[in-house]
Amino acid sequence: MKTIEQLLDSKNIRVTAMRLLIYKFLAEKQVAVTLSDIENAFDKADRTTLYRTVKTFEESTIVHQIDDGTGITKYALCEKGCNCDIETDLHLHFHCNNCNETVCLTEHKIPQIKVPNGFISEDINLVVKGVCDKCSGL
Amino acid sequence: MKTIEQLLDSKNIRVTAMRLLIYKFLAEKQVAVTLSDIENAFDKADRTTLYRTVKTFEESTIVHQIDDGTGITKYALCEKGCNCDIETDLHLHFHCNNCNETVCLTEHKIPQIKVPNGFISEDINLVVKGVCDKCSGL
DNA sequence: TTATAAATGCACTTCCGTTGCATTGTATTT
DNA sequence: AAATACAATGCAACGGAAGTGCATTTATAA
Ligand SMILES: [Mn+2]
Ligand SMILES: [Mn+2]
Ligand SMILES: [Zn+2]
Ligand SMILES: [Zn+2]
Repeated sequence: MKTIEQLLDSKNIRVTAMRLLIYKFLAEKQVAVTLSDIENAFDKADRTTLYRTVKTFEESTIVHQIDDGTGITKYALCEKGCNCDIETDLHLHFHCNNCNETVCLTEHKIPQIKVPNGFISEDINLVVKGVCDKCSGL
Repeated sequence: MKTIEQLLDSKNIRVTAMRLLIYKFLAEKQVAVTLSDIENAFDKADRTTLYRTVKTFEESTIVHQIDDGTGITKYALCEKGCNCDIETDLHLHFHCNNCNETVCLTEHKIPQIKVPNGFISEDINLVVKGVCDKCSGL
């Protein structure tokens, strides 16, 4: 069980109060969050700082971006040992049309996708839209 | 072989000069286009008109939107007889990281995607990113 | 032709993402 | 401990894309 400090350290990122807070915020959320979500959670902090913090996290593969089709970028913590870069590690994302929340389905890897001759696949984004478990009541 | 006029008619959309031009523009393009692409092609027309024309086309399933992850919405003509609404009809899209173009791979349908219990899948967006046939030279 | 409704054009707004620069804070060296 | 160097933060402003309100023009139908 690594502490957050150790994690940031291992990524060569300075440990600051702001970063610890934002990391904890992301960690306790079960869903992907937008920048405004973070803004609302930290009234006192500046937009830009939050923005750059998340960017830093992203570059160090602490969080990954999610484009769920709403037009607003969302972020979620990477799993431990996750390599977002590697194509085989890509999981799918689910966006609920009802509650508007987006979740990582980390257990559900993206299947092999065939592309035509001449095309080279490097990355895949797969978003399933519908009704989530909380909203479906099933 | 249907004329464009007949197509618009069949969708209960008025035939106007602007609409015919925009339709033709989309038809001769082999790639998905952004609103600015259309703007550049029609200097004299107003942004809003182009915007609303494409919206109208979209609502009548003449074109479909593509979210390729660039953050900019792109549009492409639907195949004849295409039902974008129906999940089984969804094809995948390819975005080239080199030339930045996005194409419909209409022959490549999206495979069945399993979602966890309680989740209901209604729509799927699948974008493959990499190098396109024109850029790969293969 | 006239009446009705839709299409177009212009101006303006909002939202998100992004950058420049000054200031504050942290770490390292002397 | 003081001085130095660099990274993080805060504030302000910018830019692109999407969207809206309203007046005007154009097309269809009565
Ligand atoms: Mn995820
Ligand atoms: Mn397509
Ligand atoms: Zn939901
Ligand atoms: Zn290409």
